[in-house]
Amino acid sequence: MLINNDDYLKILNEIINCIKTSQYQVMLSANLSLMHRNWTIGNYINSNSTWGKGFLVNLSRDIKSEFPDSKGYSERNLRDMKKFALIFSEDEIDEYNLAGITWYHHKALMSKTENKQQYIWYAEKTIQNGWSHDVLEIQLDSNLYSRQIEKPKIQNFNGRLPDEQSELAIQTMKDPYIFDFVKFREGMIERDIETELVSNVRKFLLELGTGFAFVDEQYTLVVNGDEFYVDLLFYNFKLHCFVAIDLKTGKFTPEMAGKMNFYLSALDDVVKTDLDNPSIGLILCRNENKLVAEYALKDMKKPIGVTEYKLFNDLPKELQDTMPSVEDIETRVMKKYECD
DNA sequence: ATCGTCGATCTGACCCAAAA
DNA sequence: TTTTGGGTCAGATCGACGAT
Repeated sequence: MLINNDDYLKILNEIINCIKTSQYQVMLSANLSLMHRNWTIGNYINSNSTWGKGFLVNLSRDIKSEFPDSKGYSERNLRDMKKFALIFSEDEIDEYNLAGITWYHHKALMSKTENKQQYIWYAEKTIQNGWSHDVLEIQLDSNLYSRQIEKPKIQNFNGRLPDEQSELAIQTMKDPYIFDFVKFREGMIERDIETELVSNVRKFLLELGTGFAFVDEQYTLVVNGDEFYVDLLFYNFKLHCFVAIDLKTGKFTPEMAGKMNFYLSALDDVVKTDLDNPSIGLILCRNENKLVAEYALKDMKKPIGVTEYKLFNDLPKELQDTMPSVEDIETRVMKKYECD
């Protein structure tokens, strides 16, 4: 009897999936027991931490002599196990799915996160996005957490996008975006920065976040015979919509929102299909003026977000941390009016 | 009891090497 | 090349001890 080719391929695919699933589960369960083992060792060390002097050195030496072929019992690693057991209880390994990432992810998280909340957040993102150890390090170094979570974001997505898309879109936004792979030159104009972003499109996409696919630069929109250009056009396949990015070298001004509003109307008319969600606009400014942005966006019909970008880390970290929040500025403005 | 000092230890950042 | 394991070093922290 002849084998039907389609059926064969279907079965082959199912078997491949089955093998992959099983491999993943074996990896997961091996990793789970590894994490529990590391936690247990760390916990023993913690409960005898008063032994102090040379304890870890001796322990490492003696474990190594008992298991000469095994690796991972260096004093350095024992220290990390100790730290791990201090941060989490044993139950939390399962609760937060900590076995979903490797021990080396955990080492990076232990050395680079500031608190447990951040640690868990990065661990979840790593599992969701399948970040390698290196990608995780990049995200940690660029302080993704505070850029995505801690700072209030200027956008008017609520009410202009379906709830689910709005939530996702806000999550996707970062403030500021860090384009530190673009070297700053005096007198750089938007087109120069755009060219560099496009030539580094891989890094650019990584910084934009998951789900972005590059469509075109200087995308041409024809409205009533007139041509307009969108600086950078992306499609986000998680949000299922086009994302138009307008790049500005200066401060945010209300006119930019007006122009973006118009682009988005045109995009929705000309390019968007019924299968796509409403297009979103993102205005990237060199120095955003948050108060102006909020008021300018209030009356815009289209979903627009404004964030700052940095070409390189030009602000010292201390300064970045002390940047005033929108609330600060508003409070100050209100006080000024009260005085007047 | 408190403060300052000094040495020991811990920790984080960075780098390197071997293995995969 | 990427992943994994480990080393080094500077700075932070701890703790003992003596002087006030």
